[in-house]
Amino acid sequence: MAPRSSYRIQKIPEMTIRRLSLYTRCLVQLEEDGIKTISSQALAERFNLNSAQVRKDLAYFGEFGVRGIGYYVSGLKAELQKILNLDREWQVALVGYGNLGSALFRYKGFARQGFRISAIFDDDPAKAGRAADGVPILPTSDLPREVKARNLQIAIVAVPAESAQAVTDKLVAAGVKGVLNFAPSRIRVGREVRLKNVDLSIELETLSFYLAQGAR
Amino acid sequence: MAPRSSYRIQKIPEMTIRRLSLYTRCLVQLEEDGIKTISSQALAERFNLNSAQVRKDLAYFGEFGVRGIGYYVSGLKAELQKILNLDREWQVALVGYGNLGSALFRYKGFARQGFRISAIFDDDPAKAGRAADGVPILPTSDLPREVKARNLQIAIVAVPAESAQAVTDKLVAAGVKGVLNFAPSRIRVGREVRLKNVDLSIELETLSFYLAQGAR
DNA sequence: TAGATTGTTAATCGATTAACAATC
DNA sequence: TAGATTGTTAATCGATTAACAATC
Repeated sequence: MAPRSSYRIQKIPEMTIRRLSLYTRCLVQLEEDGIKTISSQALAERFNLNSAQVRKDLAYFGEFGVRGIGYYVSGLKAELQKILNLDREWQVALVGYGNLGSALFRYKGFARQGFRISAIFDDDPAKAGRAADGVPILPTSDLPREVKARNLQIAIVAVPAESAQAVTDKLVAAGVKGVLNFAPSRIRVGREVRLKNVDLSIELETLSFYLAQGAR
Repeated sequence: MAPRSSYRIQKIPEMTIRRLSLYTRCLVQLEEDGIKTISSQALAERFNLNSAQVRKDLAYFGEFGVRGIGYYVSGLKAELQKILNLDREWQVALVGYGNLGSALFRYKGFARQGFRISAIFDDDPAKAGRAADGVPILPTSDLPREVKARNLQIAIVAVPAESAQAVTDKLVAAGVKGVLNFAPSRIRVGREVRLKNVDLSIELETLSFYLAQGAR
């Protein structure tokens, strides 16, 4: 099968994608601040990066700059949002509405880039059937139907470690394409689904190493 | 000033430290399961790594294996916990007891490796003065005194973006040595403090890129 | 001893950075 | 035009992996 678009031909480093995401947020801010253009040097400084790295990250996808000028903020922002598929709204399922789940539901960072939690799943009878800020809380038995009906392509998993794998299997069976797992257990999915296990405690554990070394 | 211990002489890659943290958790589990020894190959397979990488990660710190056998699970676990300073209890301050703060407080992963949240700070009059599971909720005006009195060396910041920098400055002034920032804003600290900005939304944003590419 | 697996060196791979011709 | 900054190539750096002598 032919690659879907030109930039699939060469492999893009994952770190490039992560930086692109940072650039995008920065450009959104710059636009709000009324800044019209920015050079690779100025953008790099905000993240302690090398300017060549910024240019190289962008070069994987095209030529977006103007020699002698730099990059037009709103133009580059739009291009990057298109590349990262952030120029649309994603319908997201949140599974598990306990402490962590409700914290993630209220977390401001997600909605900002077009991720919209449009259904919550939780089997606790005290929660299922209710709603949070207008978003319905449903039992997981409704998963297959609702994933299709609401076109839920991404799921955030915030259930206890024991049930994370089982609920993820249900999500995948229902047709979810990407899973972000916040449960403190590694889960596995088939190749057709993109999974990211978010490890909330590894940062604390690595911090510990550096602290007793004397700070940095 | 001379390096504090022999393994400061060569620089240890950050990725090595992160993997060491994974190995440690795995070894804790293996020990519970009654497994006595494990080879670099078997350990590597659990994380989709190369066995040479496991051996190299360990080699930065010493020789822990036995040729022909592998590694003794409980021995290696103990060594790694010592290296990562996880063979002690860290007193942790939690700053901000809103949705995210209370979720992190109840998060099981932290306590498991000896991180003990022993004071919570929040200026909401409805919360300050109370306690959560026996842990006092204090106003941030008490920070300087309490950080010293309770020997709080690490702080988890879970306040709104607007107040993250200000509260971190207070923490650093009070003598905290490591900060884990969950607020959706990048904060800065002086060189004498170790800071990690945890970015909860970057994973979702990068997921978005890969999804429209067709999964993986 | 024979088999297994380590610790370590050397080779490979990939990512970052410097440098500069192209060009606005 | 002169100055600034891009896009891109080549050089550098660092991390991963293969290979194997050492040795339990």
